[in-house]
Amino acid sequence: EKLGVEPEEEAGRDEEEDAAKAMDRAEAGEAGCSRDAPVPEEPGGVPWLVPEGGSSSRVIVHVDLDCFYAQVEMISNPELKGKPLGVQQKYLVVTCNYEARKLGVKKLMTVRDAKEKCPQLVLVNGEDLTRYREMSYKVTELLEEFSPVVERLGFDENFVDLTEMVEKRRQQLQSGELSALTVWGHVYNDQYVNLHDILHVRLLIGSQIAAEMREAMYNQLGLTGCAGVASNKLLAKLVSGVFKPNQQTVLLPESSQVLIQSLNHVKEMPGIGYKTTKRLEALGIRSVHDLQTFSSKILEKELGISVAQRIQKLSFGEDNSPVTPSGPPQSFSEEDSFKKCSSEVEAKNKIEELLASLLNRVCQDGRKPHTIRLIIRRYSPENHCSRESRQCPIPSHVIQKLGTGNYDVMTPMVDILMKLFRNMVNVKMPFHLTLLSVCLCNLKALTTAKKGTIDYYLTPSLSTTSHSGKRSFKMKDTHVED
DNA sequence: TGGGGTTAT
DNA sequence: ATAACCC
Repeated sequence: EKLGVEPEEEAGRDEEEDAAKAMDRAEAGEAGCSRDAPVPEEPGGVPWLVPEGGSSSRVIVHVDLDCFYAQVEMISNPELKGKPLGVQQKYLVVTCNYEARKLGVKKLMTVRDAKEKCPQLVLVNGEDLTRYREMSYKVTELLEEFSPVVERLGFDENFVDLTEMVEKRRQQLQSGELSALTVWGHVYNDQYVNLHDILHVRLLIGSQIAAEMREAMYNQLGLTGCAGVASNKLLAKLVSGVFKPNQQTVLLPESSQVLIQSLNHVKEMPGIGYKTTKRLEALGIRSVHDLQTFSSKILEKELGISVAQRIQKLSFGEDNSPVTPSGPPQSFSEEDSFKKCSSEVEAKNKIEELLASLLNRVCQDGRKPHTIRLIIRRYSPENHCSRESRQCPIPSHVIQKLGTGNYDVMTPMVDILMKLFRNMVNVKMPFHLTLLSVCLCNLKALTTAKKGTIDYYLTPSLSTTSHSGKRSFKMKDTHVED
């Protein structure tokens, strides 16, 4: 059995520092303390650097579960443990465990290629996300017990802002405890830890909390994962992936340039996606260094000031975006893709299936959706990714019957969805769809907001602006007769 | 390429 | 309503 968490190495090892690291610290204006120098006994008495334009320094952890869907499947069926396992959606292996990776299976490989590479590969169907979603929220809730500021990224990643928690622990350090402080996990770039540097101390405490988080995930949920600790989300995310699987890494500020320069291409920078990469390449920008040194003015003209300034900061490892608590989901959706759907009856059947699952989910959540949306993808040989959608408000009498099981809420909602469908698709002409998706959003808590109370004025549907006809967001909903 | 999510415009 | 980003 794998243990959840072990310290991979300790702070202040006996290795000689190399010249580059010594120079990093010289540039940062540090004293260059040796391990034998006395460690300050008073935690608050150390001068410290404030990076990133005066904003106070943060401690962020990025937690990234190992091959999450495969782990959930191995928990559901322990007989799968030890075997090469892939999780299949349609004809893709969307993820696989490490036994499978050792045998050459990669994420998003087609089933055909994966079986060719690895004939012993065991496949399980992962098109129903229910169990993954439930486990995903258990992880987020566990992390929220450490600190309430947890931001989800997909089903298998979370950011936690540890700044406050770290400060509390640091101030509670007893005399002598500071000099006994150790790192949990790896230190990126094998950088020397300086306990006289308050930024190092805070990040070390962050690494301890990260280890406690991973230990709790393993003991309470049976899940392993990686963690990265750094001073912002970008760096935390980049450093969490340095030692995989089931390991953690802390980034000290002096090594942040080494980390971002380790990226081989701007497309590896989180926040720079497919489209922006293409536009950057058209400007001759390929490496992180290219982006760092490219003219800001020209970049702003090409990409717009917002994107240009944001990604150029990213290229220097700067990211002031806060960890935004995700809270409950903003939307619920279910989709199904297929080779061909070309009749209205066929579409209606698929839509009914999607809606039935959604109603179960939304019922469990407790909140009520006020908007419904239908999304389609039309067959086209070239432009593959493009989707079209229509949405409309859910009639209030339908919303009210949502929680109460005995009324039929399917029929009126399917009627609405089919009207949205016919608004997008001319059913009198031949059509070829490859995806249908239904989304319930604009979720509202079922508050009994009485007139004159705070709740009344905080409820958008009730407050004065809703009577003035200025709610432009509503005007884009397509009008569907009830 | 799947089955999800988010925010910005 | 779409387009970009994330997994």
